[in-house]
Amino acid sequence: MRISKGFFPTVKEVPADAVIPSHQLMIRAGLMRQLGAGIFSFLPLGYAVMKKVMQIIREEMDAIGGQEFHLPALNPIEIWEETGRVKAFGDILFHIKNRALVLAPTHEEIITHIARNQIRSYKDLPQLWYQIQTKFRNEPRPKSGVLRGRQFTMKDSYSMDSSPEGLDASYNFHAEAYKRIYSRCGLNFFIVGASSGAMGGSGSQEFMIESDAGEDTVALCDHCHYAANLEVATSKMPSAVRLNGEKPLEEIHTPNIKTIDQLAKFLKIETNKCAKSLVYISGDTPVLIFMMGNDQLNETKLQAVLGADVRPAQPEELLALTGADAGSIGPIGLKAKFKIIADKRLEGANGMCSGANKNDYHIGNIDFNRDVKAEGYFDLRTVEDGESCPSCSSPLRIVKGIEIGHIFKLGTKYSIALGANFLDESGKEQPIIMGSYGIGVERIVACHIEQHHDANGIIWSKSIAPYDVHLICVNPDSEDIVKTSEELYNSLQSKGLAILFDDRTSVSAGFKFKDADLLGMPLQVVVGERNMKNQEVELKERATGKRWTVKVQSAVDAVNQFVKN
RNA sequence: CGGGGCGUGGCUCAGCCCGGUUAGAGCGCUUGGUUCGGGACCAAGAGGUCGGGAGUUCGAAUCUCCCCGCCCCGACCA
Repeated sequence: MRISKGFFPTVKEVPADAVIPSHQLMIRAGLMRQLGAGIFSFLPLGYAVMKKVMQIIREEMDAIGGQEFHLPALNPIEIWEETGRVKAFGDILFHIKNRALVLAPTHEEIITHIARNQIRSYKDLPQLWYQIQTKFRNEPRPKSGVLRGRQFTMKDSYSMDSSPEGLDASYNFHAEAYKRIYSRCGLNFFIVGASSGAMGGSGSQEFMIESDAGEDTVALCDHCHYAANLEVATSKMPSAVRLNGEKPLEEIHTPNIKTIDQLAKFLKIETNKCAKSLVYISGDTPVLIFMMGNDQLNETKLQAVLGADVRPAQPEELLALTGADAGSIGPIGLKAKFKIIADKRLEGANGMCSGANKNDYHIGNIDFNRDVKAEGYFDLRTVEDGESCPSCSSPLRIVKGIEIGHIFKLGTKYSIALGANFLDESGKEQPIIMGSYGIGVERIVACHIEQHHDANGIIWSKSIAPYDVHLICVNPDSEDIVKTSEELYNSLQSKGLAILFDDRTSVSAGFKFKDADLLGMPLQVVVGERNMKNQEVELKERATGKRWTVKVQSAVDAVNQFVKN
């Protein structure tokens, strides 16, 4: 494509609305334009990248036996009522005003609907169906360009099996295919175990890239590649050391001491000899939770232990339940009846100091075996940066991550809800066992830019670059240079390479170089006076900035070799 | 949904607090000329209901109220 004839609206200034590099560069390089909050138009260059990514996904899905569908975005609301997901999605689901239709935010219902009508026998299984289509979600707060939008392209696939073993196999095929997809797209990614949340089902993993723009927090081990969402991450932490000898409880006057740090300093003891007390309300039940020292409670873990929604108690509730304010609460002398649980680091701890349930007083020599009627000791703490990896003891890093894919073992939630059954070998009707596997296409593009850019612009990997080569005619007034660059343009194209040809006559050389770096094709070919004197053209590798010259007559081979390698 | 910020030519912004010429700058765009290896230069132009509405005032981009849109933080995120 000739830049002089095409639509390549680059912009020099950083757009005011864009904060993260990928968003800024996708606007500046003319990949897309914003239409509304979380809604973007993809321009030819951006769509070219999208198509490359989708093609890689297609190839890898086809390689594991996937069959591509094209499904409706308009769905009858009834089918979403059947699975209870109108309620589950709530305001996230877009509703059509003048028909009983919704805009599909995902396609489990529709796939299952097709399966219900067509799959009869275990002989029809397994099936692996996928689609690459636009999904609609009324995000409360779109952000970070294309990373969280109200409309986005997603590859969703759905596996249907007749046995749990079959599901495991389908799931593992996807895990492997996903690794190949992200690797081919040039992404540096990692995999974390995840909770399957409201999707239902048994197991799930998230594919993520590390980025400050991410919305998830993850504990990562660079040594053994342990990776876990902070919501479930663990680390090796020493348990309480049990001291010799029985000491009686001791009330200590601690004026204005509220925090563990203040308490430890005041009493000249380790923070680990202090037990922090927290009060949560789970359903209607007040729960008293003990954490060692400054350990932070992890509410997701707490919720998992209690099996119900939890919330911190209000200050008035604290006073009513314990007789003291936050900072003076402890296990001894409580006013109300509590369910009591503690972090497992505190199991068997003694000689501990905690609140006296009386403002300005703490109690020392607490023995958790003797004095605390805990119903159980659980892992309730939040892992912190630098703690030891649970599998190899190397220091963990706590980082932000962007989710680029998620695979679920759904099980039978949707097949039961929609009655998608098959007859097994004994002629008995069974619900189809399903899996669901998603990849955000725009997110791959944005994440690639997050990982591959510099101050001058995008640095595309060869696999997803919209063009293989950016050819620059530096001096449009020189007959020789125009002729050589035109010939190169034609002969490179005839080799099957995708060439972006900067043949503009109206812009200066510097402008062309800046645009080439901004657009980020892997290889730049510069035809200019400087090297044409020697019958040479310059090649520049965008990623490294490395430049070298080749003779004009061998340029096509040199470029071809670079692109194919 | 809570908190904060912003809305002025295509883009980035100044002007607003303290109302008063014809609403400005840089970039971009058009025309002509000079340039041509890292976002050139000169000259002449085009382009604005100052987000919308109501109000205060002799007079509103500027003050008041309402609405809309966008961005950021938080909540939320199968």
